Amino acid sequence: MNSQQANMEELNTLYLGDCLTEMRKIRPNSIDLIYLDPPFFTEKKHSLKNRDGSTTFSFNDIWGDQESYALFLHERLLVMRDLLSDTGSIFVHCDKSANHIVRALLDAVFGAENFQSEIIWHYKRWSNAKKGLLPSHQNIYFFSKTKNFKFRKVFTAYSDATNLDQILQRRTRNKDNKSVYARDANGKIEIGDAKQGVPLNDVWDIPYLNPKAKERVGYPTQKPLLLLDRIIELVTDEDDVVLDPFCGSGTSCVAAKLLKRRYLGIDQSEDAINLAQSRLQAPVKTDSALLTKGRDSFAKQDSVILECLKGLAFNPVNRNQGIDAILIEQFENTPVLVKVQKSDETLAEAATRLLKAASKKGSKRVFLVQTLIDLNDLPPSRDNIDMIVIQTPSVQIQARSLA
Amino acid sequence: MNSQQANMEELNTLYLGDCLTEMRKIRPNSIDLIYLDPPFFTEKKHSLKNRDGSTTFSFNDIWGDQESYALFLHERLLVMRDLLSDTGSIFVHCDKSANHIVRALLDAVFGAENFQSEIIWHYKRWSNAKKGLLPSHQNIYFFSKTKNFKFRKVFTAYSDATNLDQILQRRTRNKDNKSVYARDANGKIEIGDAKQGVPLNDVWDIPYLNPKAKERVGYPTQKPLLLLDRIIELVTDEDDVVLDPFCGSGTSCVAAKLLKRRYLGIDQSEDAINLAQSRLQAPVKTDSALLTKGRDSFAKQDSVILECLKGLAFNPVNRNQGIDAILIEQFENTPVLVKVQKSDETLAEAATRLLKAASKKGSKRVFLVQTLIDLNDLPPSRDNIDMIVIQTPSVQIQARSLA
DNA sequence: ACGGGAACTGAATCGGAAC
DNA sequence: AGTTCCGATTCAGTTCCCG
Repeated sequence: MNSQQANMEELNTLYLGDCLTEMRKIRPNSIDLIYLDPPFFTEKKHSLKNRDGSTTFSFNDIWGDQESYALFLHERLLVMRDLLSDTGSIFVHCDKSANHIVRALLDAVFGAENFQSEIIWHYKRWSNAKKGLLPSHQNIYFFSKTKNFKFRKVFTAYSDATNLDQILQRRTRNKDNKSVYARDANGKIEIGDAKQGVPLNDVWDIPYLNPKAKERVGYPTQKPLLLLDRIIELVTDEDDVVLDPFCGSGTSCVAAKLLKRRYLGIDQSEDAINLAQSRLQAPVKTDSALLTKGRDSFAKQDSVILECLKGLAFNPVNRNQGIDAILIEQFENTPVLVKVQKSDETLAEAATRLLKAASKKGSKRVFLVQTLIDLNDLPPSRDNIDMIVIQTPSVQIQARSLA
Repeated sequence: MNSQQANMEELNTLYLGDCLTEMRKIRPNSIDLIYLDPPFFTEKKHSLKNRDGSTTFSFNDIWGDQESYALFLHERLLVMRDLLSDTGSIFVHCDKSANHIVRALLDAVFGAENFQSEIIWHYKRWSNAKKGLLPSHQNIYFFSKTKNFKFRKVFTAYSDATNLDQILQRRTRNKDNKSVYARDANGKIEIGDAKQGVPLNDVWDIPYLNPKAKERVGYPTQKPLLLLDRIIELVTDEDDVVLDPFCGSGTSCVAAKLLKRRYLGIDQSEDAINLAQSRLQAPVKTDSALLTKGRDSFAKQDSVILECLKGLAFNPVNRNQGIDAILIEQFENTPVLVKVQKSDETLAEAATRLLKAASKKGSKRVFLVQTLIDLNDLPPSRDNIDMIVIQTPSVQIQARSLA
């Protein structure tokens, strides 16, 4: 860290130190989102070893009384308020140990009128030792600086029990001022505007970090990337600035980086800063893969490529860039190859790979399944290979809709 | 009510009045469970008409400032503490409006060491246009009088992801002292004792009292019986005494009665007491299809459908023979419907069903996804519906191969 | 700029009609 | 007779508008 710096203008950096002093170097009104995961007032010392056992990360969460905890948080929240831009928001993570204290402090600093939501992060856990209910949630308080806060509406699927047919119908009021469905002159039901889905609610069911997850870096109380992902997307745009004053292993910074936001992280522990630093450099790729996978499974859209070929008699081919399946029935005594376009390749790339494989296998007929809309030209065929491009239903529907 | 009574020894009764004064008539240490659903500090007046419109029930939840609300609740909680037996518990219902105040008061009156759980009651509710997240939970604070509180462990069903077969299998140790599944003389895996399930956690997904539910009596903010069932079963035995100092329409008393517990209800409103009284005569409980069958029973979409539509912006439609999805983008201000042919229907049947649905919805364009080879003719279109048939990749490939 | 009341929203269930 | 499907009903909803 360059001590010459008048303020922390340099973004995408991690700073070592107490956030109270470090934050004072940041320009007021310059931050779009503050996420913080401070000590929870558990009255315990938390420590955990990393995978190879070389480093033990720990932090102290023993305070003796509520007042010292409240004081600690309060003076820091006051600084945070100044840093936040007028369209900015703050998300404070805590749990049952002190959520009422945190909420009261936030009310005092940001004003009860700027309270937006109590988000419940719900996860499943495996344990049954204790008398009582199994704790399986944490609380996140969402406050905005002003009522003019930035918010990007997110929509989710309708409930399975919802009668979607009816949702489409336009509403009106009858002569008794009662809300009813609108009908035209012929008594036929009128259809209303397009529906986008159900607005995201305040209870988030996101899996806790699996003990064996690759994502796990050995830092105690590490949060899932998916949680931060969602928070960041909710209240920031690209290039906005995210500050995490208790960044720990740097999950929020990693999420910000993956989502093309700028970030600032602060932590008191040198070990934590080093860990976060290294996470931000190399493993962004693995994090990115995890995020994609997480999002997919979240949306329940995980799919098998071969689903496209369901109903056909074929042998699946694994670990071959050019081929996904070979049909059991041959064409003019040559194997019929099938390739499905992957989400990270253009149709032209897929075609080139398929043609190369076909040439090698001496195939006379191959099928390329297009899974993404793409208007570029295909490479010319070669070796008299008959390449037939077919489209998945969604591509066909999209093509028609665009027309 | 008999004013001669020195205390409220007479159980299974409802009392009209302010609970502060009424509760003083109850013998200390005589109550096993106190459930209360006080005003939430919403700063609104709540009122609602019953079904036939004959009575309007209402209560006032306007306080002006937090202090008067806190004072009101505090003096009543102090009395409640005295009434509770040493093995007793108190459950206080509130929401984001003042959960931090309620929690702080409970900490003060019952002691932070007797805090047991913050229960999150999560439900899906009809939404409305709002900037921010859709509120969909309320908070229930569970405190015990002493650490020696009564608690009956409740187990819930395993999640779908759990391999239930495996859990049921009896385990033993092999000669290397490794844990393995037990097998009988024939090498068949033995089934072990029934497992009890997963211990109940602190986030409860219970359907909101539906607008159409028979259980509804017209009282504002009425709670579902199921919620009270669960609380009562958790911390009381048969014949134990349940007190609800803000009983309103008497849901807690009805639940207690149905579960063979004794009850005492208090409310300020004569209308409420009358209503609760009559409910206790003929209790009605909604048989929630969601709960008895489970959410999963509704959908379980064919994976083929999801695969066909992957990449499209759509709302899935469940339990409708004619439609599987509605695209979010409309066509000439009419909804675009999509149907995927099922394995047990011919293309013609699928088309007929789709056209019928389209006609009703006034759709001008629909997509039918063909998943099976079929050479029969389609029914003629009707009502000027533009029906576009598209084929899955496997159908296209098969069609080509047959040629 | 506010506080308060009127106006309006929209999806999630259940219940019962339709098949 | 058992499913499937459709419509009623609601507002611990919100927003807007006016004084």
